Amino acid sequence: MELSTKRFRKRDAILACVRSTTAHPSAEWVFEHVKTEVPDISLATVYRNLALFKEQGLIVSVATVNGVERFDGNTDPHVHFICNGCGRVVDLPKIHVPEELNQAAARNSGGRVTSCQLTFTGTCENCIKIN
Amino acid sequence: MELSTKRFRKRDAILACVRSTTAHPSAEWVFEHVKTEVPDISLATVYRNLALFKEQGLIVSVATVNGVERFDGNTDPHVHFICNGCGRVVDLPKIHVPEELNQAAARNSGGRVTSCQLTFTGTCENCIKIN
DNA sequence: ATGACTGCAAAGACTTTGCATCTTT
DNA sequence: AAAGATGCAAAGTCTTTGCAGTCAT
Repeated sequence: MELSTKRFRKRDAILACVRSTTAHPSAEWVFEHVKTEVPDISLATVYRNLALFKEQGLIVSVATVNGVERFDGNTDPHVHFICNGCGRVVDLPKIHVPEELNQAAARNSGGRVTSCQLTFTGTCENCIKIN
Repeated sequence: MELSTKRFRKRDAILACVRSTTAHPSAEWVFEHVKTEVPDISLATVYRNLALFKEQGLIVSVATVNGVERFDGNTDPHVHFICNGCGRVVDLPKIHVPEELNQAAARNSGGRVTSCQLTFTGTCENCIKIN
């Protein structure tokens, strides 16, 4: 809608950017990409809005790779693979955490479990080739 | 032994510290604790040695919580629970990732899988009480 | 002497924040 | 006018690094 389009043009662009990729982007990556559509955006705005979205549950933080936080617009729980070589984070959509593990975690944590992340790390195909 | 005790006194103390706790400590935490036995240790030494141990596979990095990396001297794969309230990281020793998931990840990643981490997040018992 | 380890302080990298400005209501 | 969003630059955290000094061989 017109109103929101103007008032939240940048905010919307940031959310759309994160949602449009499976690259599990960093703030910097989002900044670079949004800039192509909205040239007068600043990195601070990206950080501010990513923090906001995370708080609102619109996006999630999936990992921090080499000191950099990586986000995901896909909030459905799913499994990731992180390459130690290039830092790429990819989805492993065919793998699912059995529901019984969630239940076991809820029982064993002593507290309230709100999310679950299964992450494999190693070396991706490409990085294997390079070395 | 005497030799190593002198030459690597600090290095050994750092490794021993990480191994002696299930607190999944940060560099700062290790620094504060090692300091009680080895008062003339510096934070830089802690960082340097933690990086070394990680590279050597003597310890692992289990998460970064609120921007701070957390280590674990227990390198056997096991499951963690992280509290969003207090940042505590605890083991859930009763829960295990089914071997079939590892195999599936190896098949689906396209690369080489070297490790697996299953982490639940939520609110711990204590933080539930507080609020 | 040589190589290894460390403390200190400086540098670096990533992220957050204060303030002025601009826009929308 | 008031509230909200943003740019810019400064500040803040956590981590790494350069260099000189120390210790064991």
